[in-house]
Amino acid sequence: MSTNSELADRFREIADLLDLAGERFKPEAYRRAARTLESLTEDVRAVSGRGELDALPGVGAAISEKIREYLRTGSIEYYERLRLASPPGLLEILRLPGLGPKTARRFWIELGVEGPGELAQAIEAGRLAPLKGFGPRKIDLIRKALAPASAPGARTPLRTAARLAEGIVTALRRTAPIDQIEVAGSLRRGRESVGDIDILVTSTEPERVFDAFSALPERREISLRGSTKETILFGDGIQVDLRVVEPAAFGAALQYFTGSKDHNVRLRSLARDRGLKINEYGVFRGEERVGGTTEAEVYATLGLAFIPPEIREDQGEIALAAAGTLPGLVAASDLRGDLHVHASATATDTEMSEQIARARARGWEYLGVVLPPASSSAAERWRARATDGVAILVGEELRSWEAPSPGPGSTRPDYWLLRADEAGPPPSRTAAPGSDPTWLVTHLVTGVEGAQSDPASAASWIDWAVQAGAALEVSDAGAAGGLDGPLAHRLMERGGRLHVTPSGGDDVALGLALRTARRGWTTPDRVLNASARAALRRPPRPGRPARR
DNA sequence: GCCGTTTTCGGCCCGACTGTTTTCAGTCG
Repeated sequence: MSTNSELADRFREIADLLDLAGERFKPEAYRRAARTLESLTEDVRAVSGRGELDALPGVGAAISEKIREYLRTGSIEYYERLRLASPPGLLEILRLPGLGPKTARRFWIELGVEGPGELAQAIEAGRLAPLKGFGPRKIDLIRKALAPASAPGARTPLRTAARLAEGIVTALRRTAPIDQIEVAGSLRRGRESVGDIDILVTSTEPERVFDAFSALPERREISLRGSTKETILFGDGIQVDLRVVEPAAFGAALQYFTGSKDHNVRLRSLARDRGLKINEYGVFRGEERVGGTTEAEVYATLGLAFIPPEIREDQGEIALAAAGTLPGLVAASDLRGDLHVHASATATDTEMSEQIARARARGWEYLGVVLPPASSSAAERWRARATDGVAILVGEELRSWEAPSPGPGSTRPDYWLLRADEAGPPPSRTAAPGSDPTWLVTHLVTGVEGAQSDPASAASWIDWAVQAGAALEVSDAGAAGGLDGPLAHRLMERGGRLHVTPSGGDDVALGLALRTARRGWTTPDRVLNASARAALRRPPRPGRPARR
């Protein structure tokens, strides 16, 4: 685990302990700092070395001192002291679904319960019943929360969540009286992993929508159902919230439930400064609703340009939207091809035709087919298929840093595709690639899908790629295949290029790969497969860092 | 504990839902 995530975990634990101690605002302050550390794309040690810790959002004098203490000594005295103030098992109780700091503390003070095991015993011994506020239903809820199977699900990889959401939306459209429907939350922002799925609909018959939602075959358990919201646990324990909102509030609700939290907090304080109030029902001046039907209207009412969901992270996007200088992020219509299409050396004519037809259907100008080394006859067969406006480029896959010398009679590939997971870390100085042919680096092992990437290893790839003019891959597989959003952002800031790879092949995969690129503030001019075919071989001009 | 084109002190989002309540507390997002 990286130092960044160690510190983030430590601060989250401090926040939980402060919750138990009944502190009001400090817990959120520590959680905010934890979020900042987690989304940092460089080692916190480097930031500390430059003396810039307290420039990080949510990090002030006290927390930066604790970071320095941790870097120096490997521990934080404040944390050690807090930990001694209450039994460690209380934290486990606190993390059970439906149980919070107040309840955990009461169990400890009033029953002497110091952990989940003792809590279970107390329930079976009937010791909770006399407590004020604990009726049979609540006790039952706690009993269920203590069952091992109900452990709150870990965050779900973006790709898995997107497929599930897609299925739910399609089913609801078919079976429920729905007007508008949209997926919100961190899934819409394209976060690497999502905690739950938020779906918003407008409908004149909410009850029938909830009935249809409740009847979906993949549902495991209905957690709660009210008049505007229903929560269902699906298959592997992914929680899906469905909300029905008024058409006039759809934009405001979509904005509100898309987040991020930090983005919304800043937006609301900006609204307050301008004499307005924003909530999930609209934008209000006094009692009067002045916006909220569409999301664009919400931003326009505040004097802001529309901010794409992928960059709503409170990283300067609101100031740029106010100034009207947000960058235009890459979109599907910018892509002109795909250079990461694997093909076997023995592909049939039919398979080749199908691949080319798919590229043509997307309006692409070229298709880059990656072949194993020494497949020159296959390369010629592919090149011969370049018809109907789709050019064929041939890439050769490298699994080590030594580029093979072309055999007799074989032509050079149009580009190299380097598998980072097999070739090993990049050399510290710029190696051969240079400008011609183009290099594309794939399978960057920056982390396990859905988990946090290792900033140090990814940083070395980014440094190398920027120097060498190579493009790094962003795919729908998240961190398991290429860069995640924050690392793409770092690549953009450094002036590098990336390749958007829809490895799943369909529209959902393309959408996810694009969303990840957009999370990195990627503009079309920095996308290898948004370049005209003629520009592919040219060395990239050193780009200006993306603004943030 | 953080933060500031109304503040260096005094705020810090706020509404839905549940269970246990005759009016609210706790949790969640």
